[in-house]
Amino acid sequence: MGRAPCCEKVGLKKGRWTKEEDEVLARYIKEHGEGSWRSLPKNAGLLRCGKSCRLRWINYLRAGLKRGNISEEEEDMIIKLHATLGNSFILLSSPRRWSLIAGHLPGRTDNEIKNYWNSHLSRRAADFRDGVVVDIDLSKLPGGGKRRGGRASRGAVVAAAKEKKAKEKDDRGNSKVAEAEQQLRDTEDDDGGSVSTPRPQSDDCGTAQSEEEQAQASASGLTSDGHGPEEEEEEDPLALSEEMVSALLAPESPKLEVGPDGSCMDSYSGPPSGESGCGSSGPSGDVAQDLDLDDDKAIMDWDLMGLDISTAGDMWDQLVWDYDETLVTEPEGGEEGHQQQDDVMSDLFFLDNL
DNA sequence: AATAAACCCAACCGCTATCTG
DNA sequence: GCAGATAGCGGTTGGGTTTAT
Repeated sequence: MGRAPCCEKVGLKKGRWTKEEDEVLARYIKEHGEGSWRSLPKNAGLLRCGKSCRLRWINYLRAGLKRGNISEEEEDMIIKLHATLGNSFILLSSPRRWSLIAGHLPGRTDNEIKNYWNSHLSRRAADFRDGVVVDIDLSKLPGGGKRRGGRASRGAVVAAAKEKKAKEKDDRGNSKVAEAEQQLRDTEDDDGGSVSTPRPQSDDCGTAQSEEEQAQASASGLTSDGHGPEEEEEEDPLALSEEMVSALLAPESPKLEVGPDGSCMDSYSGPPSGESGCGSSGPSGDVAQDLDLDDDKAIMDWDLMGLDISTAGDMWDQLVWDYDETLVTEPEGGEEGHQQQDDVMSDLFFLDNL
């Protein structure tokens, strides 16, 4: 039996909010304050779901919101925070922490950042994960490689200039994503690969960083229940990720270096990574290669959590092989063997889909 | 001018956590 | 302890906008 809907949806208006509705909502909240979202639409005379009212208020009508034009600094912050908070470190709780990222960007909402990431930054991140961005001269493709539609340019004359600018921005974004991911790995490295026992920040950068962070947190005023940051710190599991954020935002964070041949030269891994360079393996491939399964369980646990499955074929092959060996030792043709094989395949499917 | 396609974003949806009686 | 209400969150989608053909 499902829970009753938050509001009676029959007869309620959906879709875009009109100016009149915004005014009614804003006026009502100004007079009565936030809260009681369930009864708010009825009391305010709005044919909207309370949830919808809340979302509209939080994302658009609330005071102090910036609209549009994400600055370079904000974009930089989003990329770095996404690389940290979006990492599978918090895989089991939530794949991304938009609200947490938004908390570091005063005046920005989680929805806005989420949209910005999905429309602007995710492709760059995907490009980086898939490998080095390849410049293709579309004009040399069959059919001239002409692109239909889209918001790429406003005219043939402006196109070139914009393309150049866009490329610069893309490069910046790609390098930022690369930097962020690299910094994340270095952060993991610094922590001995275990997030459960994060090393305390050094006084130099830790103190300054935490001050900045506190300032940002207080400026954003985004706490889930109105408690101060100190209060939350004790029990909030995300405090760990906040520490990682601090480490990430430290000015002296190491950069990803690209060798003259285009190969990756990670500051911690030394030589260029693999025969295929960074193109085919991406950031996580190195992690997989550096796994020391016997010596350091903590590192393995962490790296497994952060592992890009698609780039760790060797390790998974090994895992499958081990499973197969186990199966072979079972009584041949037995029902139990089949059952176990099913279980194993189920496990592998589950792991592969993590 | 009409059309197609990519882009963008506001809003919806479903789920979980927390609060409250 | 339980159930319903509420708040919060992230993923997804519908439709408007923009641009090329």
